[in-house]
Amino acid sequence: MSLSEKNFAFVMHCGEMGSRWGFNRTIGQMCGLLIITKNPMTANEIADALSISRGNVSMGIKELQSWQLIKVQHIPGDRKEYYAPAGDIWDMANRVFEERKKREIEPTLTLLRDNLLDEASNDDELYAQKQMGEIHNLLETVTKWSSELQRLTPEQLNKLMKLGSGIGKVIDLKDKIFKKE
Amino acid sequence: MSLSEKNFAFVMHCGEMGSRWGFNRTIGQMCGLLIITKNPMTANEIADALSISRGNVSMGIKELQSWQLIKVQHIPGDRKEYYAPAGDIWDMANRVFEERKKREIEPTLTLLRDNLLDEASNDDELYAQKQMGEIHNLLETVTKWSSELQRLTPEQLNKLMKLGSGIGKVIDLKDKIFKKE
DNA sequence: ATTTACTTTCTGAAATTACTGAAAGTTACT
DNA sequence: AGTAACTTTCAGTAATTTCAGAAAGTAAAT
Repeated sequence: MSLSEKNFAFVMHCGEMGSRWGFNRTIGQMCGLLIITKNPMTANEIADALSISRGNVSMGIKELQSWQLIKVQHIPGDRKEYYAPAGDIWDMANRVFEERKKREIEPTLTLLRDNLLDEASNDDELYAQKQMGEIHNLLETVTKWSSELQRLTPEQLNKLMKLGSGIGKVIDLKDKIFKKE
Repeated sequence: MSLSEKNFAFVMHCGEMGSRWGFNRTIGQMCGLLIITKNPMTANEIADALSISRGNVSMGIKELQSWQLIKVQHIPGDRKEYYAPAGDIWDMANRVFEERKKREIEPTLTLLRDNLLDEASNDDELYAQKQMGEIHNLLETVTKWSSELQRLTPEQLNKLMKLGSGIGKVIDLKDKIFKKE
C-alpha cells in the first residue's frame, strides 16, 4: 500500500520540518507517516513506505518512543510489532513542547540560577548578571505559563483559545472587579 | 578584555543551545556574548573572545541580522562596525519566536491548506485529511494566539503573566458575567 | 590613484550527523 | 534444543554542516 501523491508530499514535508522540531529528517517522516496512516504499521511497512533501511526505522522508533509520540500495538496471532501515534494531535504537540522545554529551557535555567548566586565582582559582571536575570525571568515566566495552560480543563482551554482579542478586555475587566488584588 | 569564568560558561551554554533555537553553535555563542557584554563589540573582538575565525564571525553576523537580533553601531571617528543586541531580552525572544513561526509553522500551514482543498478519493485519504485538518487547526490556533499576545499592551501582558493559575478563574468569571456570548 | 583599514565571500578541509546492511540479540513456537 | 520470525545494535560509509583562512570587495583618508 503506497502513499498518494498528496500524502507523500505531507510526509516529506514533515521530514523537512522534523529537524526543526528536534529530531532528524527520517524521524520526522516516520512521525508524519504514522499520523496520517489509519492503521498501525509494522517497522517493515514504514521502511518500505519511506525507502529507508530497517535498522534506521528501528532507531527512529526508539527516538519517537523517548518522546512518547508513538506506542506499540500487537495483533493476536501476529508476532510483529505495530506502531501508532500515542494520542491525538493535541497530545502529540503537547509532548513535543514538553520535551523541548525539558531539553532547552531547563538546562539553561539551571545554569542561570547557578550563575546568579555569585556576587558580581566588577561592572562588567554586574551587567552580565543583570542580563542573565532578565533571561531567567523570561524563561521562568514561560515555564510557569505553559504548566498553567496544561492545568486547565479542555473546556477552559477551548474558551481561552476562542477568546482571542477578547483576552485584553477580560484582563481589564478582572482588574475593575478586583481592584485591590 | 576576556570573559570571566561564569560569563564564559554562559556563552558556551548559549552555543550548545543555539542549535536548538535554529542557528548553529558559534552563532549561539555570538548571541550570548553580545547579550552579556555591556558595550558593543567589533567583529574582531568577537572573533578573539570566542577563538573563531574572522570570516566565521562575518557569516554569523549576517545570520543574526537576518533574525533581527543584532544591530550595527558606529563610533564617530572609528571606521569599525560595532555590534550590539537589537533590543532587550523580551524583544529578542519575541523575534526568535516570530522567526521560527515564519520558518516552521507557515510553510506547513500552506501545505496543509493546499492539501485540504482536494477531495479525498478513498478511505485512507479521508483519514489522512482528517488528521491534517487537526494539525491545521492546532497551528492556526497557535498562530492566532501568539499574534493576540503581541497585540496586548506590556501592562496587560504583565498582568496576564502574573495571573498564573488565576487564568482559569477569570475564564469562568467571564463566563458568568457574559452568559450569552 | 594609492594606501589603509576594514568587511564579505568562497573553497576545500574537518567535524559532525545520519544511514545502511550485516551481525547479534530476542522471543515464541515446535 | 532448534528453528523461524522478528527486533536491535553497531561498524563502516555517506551526506551534511561548520569552519578557517585566503582572496576579493569596499570605502575612507591621503
